[in-house]
Amino acid sequence: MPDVPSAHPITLGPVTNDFPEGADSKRRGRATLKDVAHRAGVSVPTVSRVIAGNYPVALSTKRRVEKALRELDYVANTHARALRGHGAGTVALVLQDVRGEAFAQFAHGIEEEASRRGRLCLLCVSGGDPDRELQAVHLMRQQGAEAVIVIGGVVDDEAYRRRMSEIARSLDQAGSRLVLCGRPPLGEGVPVTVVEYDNEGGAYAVTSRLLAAGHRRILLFGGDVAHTTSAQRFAGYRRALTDYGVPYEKDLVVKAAFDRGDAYLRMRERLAAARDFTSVFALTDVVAAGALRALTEAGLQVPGDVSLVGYDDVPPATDLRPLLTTVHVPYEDMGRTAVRLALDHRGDSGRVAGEGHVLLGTHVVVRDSVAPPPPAGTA
Amino acid sequence: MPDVPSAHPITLGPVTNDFPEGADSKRRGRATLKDVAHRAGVSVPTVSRVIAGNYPVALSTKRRVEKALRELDYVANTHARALRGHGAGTVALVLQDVRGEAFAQFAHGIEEEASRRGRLCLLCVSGGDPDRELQAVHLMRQQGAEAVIVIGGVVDDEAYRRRMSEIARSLDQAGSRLVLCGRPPLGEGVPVTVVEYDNEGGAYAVTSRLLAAGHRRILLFGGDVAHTTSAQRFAGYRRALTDYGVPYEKDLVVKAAFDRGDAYLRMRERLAAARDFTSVFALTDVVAAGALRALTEAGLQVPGDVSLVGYDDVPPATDLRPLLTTVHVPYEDMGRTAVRLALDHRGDSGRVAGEGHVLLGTHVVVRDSVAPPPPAGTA
DNA sequence: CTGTTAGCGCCTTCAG
DNA sequence: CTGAAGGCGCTAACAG
Repeated sequence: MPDVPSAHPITLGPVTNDFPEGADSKRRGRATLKDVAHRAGVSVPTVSRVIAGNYPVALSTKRRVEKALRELDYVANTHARALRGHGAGTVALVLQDVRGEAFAQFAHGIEEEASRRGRLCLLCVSGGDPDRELQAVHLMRQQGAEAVIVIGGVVDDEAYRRRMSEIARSLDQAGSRLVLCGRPPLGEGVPVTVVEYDNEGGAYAVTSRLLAAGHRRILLFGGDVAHTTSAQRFAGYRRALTDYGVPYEKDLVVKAAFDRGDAYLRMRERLAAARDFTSVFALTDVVAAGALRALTEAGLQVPGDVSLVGYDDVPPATDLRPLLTTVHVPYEDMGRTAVRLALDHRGDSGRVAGEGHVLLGTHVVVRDSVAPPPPAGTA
Repeated sequence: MPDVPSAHPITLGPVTNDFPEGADSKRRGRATLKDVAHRAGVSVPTVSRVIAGNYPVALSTKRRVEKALRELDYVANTHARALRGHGAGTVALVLQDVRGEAFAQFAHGIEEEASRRGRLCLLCVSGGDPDRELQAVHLMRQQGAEAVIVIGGVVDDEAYRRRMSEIARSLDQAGSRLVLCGRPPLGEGVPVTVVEYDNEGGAYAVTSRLLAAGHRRILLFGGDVAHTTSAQRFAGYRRALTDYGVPYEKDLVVKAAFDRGDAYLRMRERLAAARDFTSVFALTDVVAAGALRALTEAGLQVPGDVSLVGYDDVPPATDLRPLLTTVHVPYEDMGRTAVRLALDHRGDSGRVAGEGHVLLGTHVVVRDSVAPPPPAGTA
């Protein structure tokens, strides 16, 4: 037993137990206020007051109680506390996959701000499945989370909107708040806080970079337009083309999952089919990583033969050679903002939910993966 | 109100409220069993039974109750449930930083297994600060988590061991379980489950690769020996040197934080000081990424002039050129194992804690970053 | 200063 | 089949 500081004459071990009802000692389970009260020879509320420290208690009593507290290794029961009064002090976090760099940054921002405000984080992973997502939100509601933050794009169909709106209303009525992060709002009158970034604008900006460098055949690579994130980036791409008077060609749009492996495969296929583009706009840095590998293996120089841009500006983007030109998204900031807005909102007593809607800026990070297209036609 | 399925004649809106005590309707806050009971004109336990469905209830009553449940949008209160009986059904997760790839994989494995078993995950970030870590574990204890899983290495001093051991005992007594993941045990008799990987063995194996390729001057790069993870990898390095009869030189050990930026800087400094090594063992893939950048910028070919190996085998390692030879660590597996062990352990009623201790294997992933040293002396 | 009373929302006896 | 009673652990009012 080397774990007892030498000051205490009484060890942490078994102690004389003179309460018939087995009030203390090594009972299985955590010690309760009652146990502590028995041992200190006081009533339960007194112990509570000593702990809270917001009420006068005689010094001698206080000491006895504190001793008992220590000896019994008392830890308050959060559930009882939550039940009694104020919520549980938790913020819930629903995302597709912790392993995604962007999600991880989001999560970090949220965790940081939440713990700064004394809140705990509940984590749920949906795997990108809308049903599991909805189910997760439901669970979070049971938990009495003060805010439920849902992160990342979604396949935005009618069913999703309807169900999520219902949830938003339930949450609101229960005094909680739904926050949609990196995802569009649900429509008028739905009590939800939305924290977005200028997704379309960023896409417009990078695409413009490529166009300004002289590229006319830009492959839009990765994602799937049914997904809101992809759709917005796609929209920015199209708007840029329009502004430069470049006709849109749907053969220059290639789907790919948001991971290196699939991106690599899809790009290899596309290259085998036709090398009819001089640059690639990868919808994600990770997708860019996969694409880059395929391009390089096909003997193409980047940016000499083909220029490449990504989106997200996550740390691994700096591992690529050439260094990837991409769009910076303030993921951590968004996470912090989401928590701040959600928690501050709860202060309002107003029924007329002041729909918070924030749009954070994005910007292009210029690095080394863009150059003018090569003189000849098809790379 | 397009959110009401056409079947129901009654909308979700305000409903005739004929209970003087304001039992239902749009009260702020979630509806309780009592509210539902009032509205359905039955008693509270009846509603409870309808929900549980494990007890005979008249069909007509059941229908009325179900209707009320729906109309009031009833959601059970987890805290009340937790207070009443069985735990809260949560597994807690304490780690340094969600943004680390390895941690993210850990977290993913844990989340996966936990939700497979119907548990929720509580997330706490310590930032690598031992005090915050301990504090986090304490919080998790208040929450009544069924298991508290602490991930990643630590600075292993006497104070840490003492305090963590105390916590392990408290947790154990409260019927919960502490799991140390990727971190050494606390000593005999401490009720803790440990899930480790063969850290030292992996380090031995990669170092041996370098030695077998002919390298004699291997720079050990990154981390800090005070930290258990670094220390174990360092130990593997030394053992390999010994086995090959190569004397250890402390000038070949360079500290660096586990991130790209610091690794880059430190490597640049080291190169400026002396190019007296033919290969580098980066303690982490991310550190390898930073080192690679510095090496390349200094005009050194990898692996032509300098060979490089990493550790962890996280996805971004495949972004590096040349492809990084590294050590694979089954992070996700460890996460799943941690949850499984912790939760299964709780089945035991035995006081004599069956100290679970698992050691998972690691293996070298051979890629393109190792070659024999160049003929001349100093690169 | 301290103890008694009451009740948060739920569920499990035990009586009808 | 259903209702009444009691208690999980805690704290906020009220007495003393």
